Amino acid sequence: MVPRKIRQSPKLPAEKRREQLLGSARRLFTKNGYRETTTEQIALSAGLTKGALYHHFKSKENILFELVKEVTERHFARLDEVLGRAKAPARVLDILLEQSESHSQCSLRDNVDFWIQAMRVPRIKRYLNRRFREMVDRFAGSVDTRYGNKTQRNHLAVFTFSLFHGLRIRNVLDPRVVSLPAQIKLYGELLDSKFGRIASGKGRK
Amino acid sequence: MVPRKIRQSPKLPAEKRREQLLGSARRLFTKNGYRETTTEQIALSAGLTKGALYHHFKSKENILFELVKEVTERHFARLDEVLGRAKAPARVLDILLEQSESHSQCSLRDNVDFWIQAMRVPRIKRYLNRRFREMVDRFAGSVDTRYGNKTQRNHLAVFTFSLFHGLRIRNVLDPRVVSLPAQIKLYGELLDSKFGRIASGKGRK
Amino acid sequence: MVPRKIRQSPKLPAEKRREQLLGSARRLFTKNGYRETTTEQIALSAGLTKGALYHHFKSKENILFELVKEVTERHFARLDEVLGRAKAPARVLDILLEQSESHSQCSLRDNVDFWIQAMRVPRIKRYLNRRFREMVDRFAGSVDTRYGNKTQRNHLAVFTFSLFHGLRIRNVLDPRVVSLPAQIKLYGELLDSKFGRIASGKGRK
Amino acid sequence: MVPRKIRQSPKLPAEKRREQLLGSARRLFTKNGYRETTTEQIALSAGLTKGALYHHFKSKENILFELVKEVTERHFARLDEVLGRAKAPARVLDILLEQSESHSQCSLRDNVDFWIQAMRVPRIKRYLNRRFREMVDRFAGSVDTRYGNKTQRNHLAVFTFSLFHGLRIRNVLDPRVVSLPAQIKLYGELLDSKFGRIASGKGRK
DNA sequence: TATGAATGAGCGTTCATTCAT
DNA sequence: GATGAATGAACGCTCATTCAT
Repeated sequence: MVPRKIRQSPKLPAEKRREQLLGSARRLFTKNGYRETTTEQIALSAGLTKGALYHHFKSKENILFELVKEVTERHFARLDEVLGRAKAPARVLDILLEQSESHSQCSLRDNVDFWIQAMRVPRIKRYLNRRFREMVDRFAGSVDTRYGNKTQRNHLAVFTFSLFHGLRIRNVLDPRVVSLPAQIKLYGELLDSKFGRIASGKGRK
Repeated sequence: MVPRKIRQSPKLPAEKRREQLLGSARRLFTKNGYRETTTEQIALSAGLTKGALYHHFKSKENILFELVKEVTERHFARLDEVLGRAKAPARVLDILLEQSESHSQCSLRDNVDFWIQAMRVPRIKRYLNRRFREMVDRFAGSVDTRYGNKTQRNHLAVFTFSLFHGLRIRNVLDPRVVSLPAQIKLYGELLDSKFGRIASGKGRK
Repeated sequence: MVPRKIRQSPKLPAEKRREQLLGSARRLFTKNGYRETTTEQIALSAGLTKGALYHHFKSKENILFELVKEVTERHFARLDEVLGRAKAPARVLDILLEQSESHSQCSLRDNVDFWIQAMRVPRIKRYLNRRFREMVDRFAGSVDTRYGNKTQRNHLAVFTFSLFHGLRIRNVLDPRVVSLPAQIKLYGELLDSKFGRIASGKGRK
Repeated sequence: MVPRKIRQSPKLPAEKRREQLLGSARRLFTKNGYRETTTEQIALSAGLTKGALYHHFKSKENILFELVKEVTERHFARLDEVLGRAKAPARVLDILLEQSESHSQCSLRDNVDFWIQAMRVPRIKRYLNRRFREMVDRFAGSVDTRYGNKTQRNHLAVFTFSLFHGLRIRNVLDPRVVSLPAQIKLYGELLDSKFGRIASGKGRK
């Protein structure tokens, strides 16, 4: 009874499967949220069975970590690159927002939940907090000294990142209410008023 | 399992019970998160049993909605009051942050999760987005006209609220990395530089 | 599709259900072994669903413990009673064996596995070892002083219990190979030879 | 998961591999128990992969059987040897216990579980029961005739083996409660009292 | 109104076994 | 002979919800 699923195995190399699974996981996590996504969905969406998933990952939580690391490292790399060129915080905000938009291959609707879930897992939280502090440091270290002393530049970094996250979340929740360009412009004006016009790299893309 | 019969049924009036249950739910949701809180915990914590809970609320999700409305209305009322006195956005930010700190009887650690869960439910999301737009409007309508025309004040409102949310989340996730007073001061200086010093109401509570 | 099981609930009082579930568990554990028995089987065999089982017991392991305690206490009580009447170790062996035969409502085939599994759970193991030492003490304290000093009577107790367990297991594994009456008689003769004939209570049943 | 390629395939002759696998299985089974040991562990511990294991054994259960046979045959051989020298049952008990102690390269803690699992498999059970009866026969055939006629010596064999098993299990479960030397001595005295002192071979190894 | 026994769908994970390469 | 990716059938447990009393 119940036509037993025919034993079929595309039998991909491990590395390829990992990519597939991570891709499926990212897509599902961002679409439906971490909790709402089952390991079975991830596996099926990658073309194999639940059991096989555990051949490639130790646990669902581990997939989350893997994903978090991947995204964070990319984010970090991008930030590094940005800071190398643009010395002005508003410019950084601009590029950060622009990136998070374009980079969302799939709907980021529930991305926030993804991060929240990640933050619940102690080791992931530690990782993320560490990475954030490093980002703040990097930011404070790269930005023009006219923005103040080290401490002040640190505050500015936190300010900028918080603004970024706040805008991003709001934008995800209700895009109609927030005009990203207007926000970036406003931030730029605020900074210019206080610190004077400071060259911000190559200028607008 | 099977907790030994406590058989206590004070049989309170419905309205009173609702209050109790909502109180318990708020406490538990903010402490442990929505998903992590079971209906049983809510009921028990309010002094009755799981089954009885369903006499007062249609579902767990409904409790969430009820709570979201309650908190949002309070938040809204508070904002109204603040806007009546303080005309400066930085002052608003100050009071908002101060309030969310003091108002947290219990750790707000997982508060974020609470809102995320709320946002997943379409009707709650619609409600919250509507309320947010109203808050932006109210803000833009109340703030000193020296902050720009209606549209600009709208942007400023979104900017302020986003900054608020961003700072709040970061503060929840890793309090050590963000100094709220420094952030408020920084925001005040940025605004003053651009718009000039504008009276910000009666000053600190 | 798949005619959803009609919601039917005999709705028994908790105490009664507990008994039923313990009974089902005992039957299944002894027949098929602890590992081989699923919580679903236990529940179904008691007339309810898997989920309901967890209304009455915290875990499968807990059911095991409950059962172990029940059997052990009964065993202990029986031993107490026996020791009150029969002062001779062979008589104790006799009664112990007789009891474990009659008491087995259902096949004891896999009883051994039941105890092994129990011994794997640390808290159960501690409980059982404590109980065993108490039984040895009780035995050594009750038995006629002609069997030696306290230490020697302790050894005799361990000897008797070990013999009992050994015979019991062998009897369970292959009843044809061991004649319980002959073993009891042999043990009696060995004791009589060494310690002289010592009254063993009311005599043979 | 997915251990980084070690890609080592010494490609040993089948017989050698079998030995290795059986060795690994014995070590793991006795240390952790049959159920707790996975085929992967066995294979890895023998230096090859899970899949390869099935070239040498039809199933995990078959490994168990193989092992049971091996151990039993060795046990039998040892008994044979012992019976050739020592004619006194207490001496046999002594040597049996001593052997099971020394022979345990690794903790025998879960050895019991090993045998229980074996007994669950019908064909293994049949084999073991047959072997046990043969051991009883051999014992009864070898032991001094002063211990009684064939039937009585059979009972004595069962008595001795049961005592052996009982003591062994108790010793494994809670070593503190049973003094093996005292038990052996006690058994010797019981026998001597009844049957008179009978030479027990060459004495202690 | 309140109780609490019962439901049932679901989830993350494990593992002996298979088989294409 | 060996690999290792894949299978699939369990299993223990959770929990929002229902409902007879």
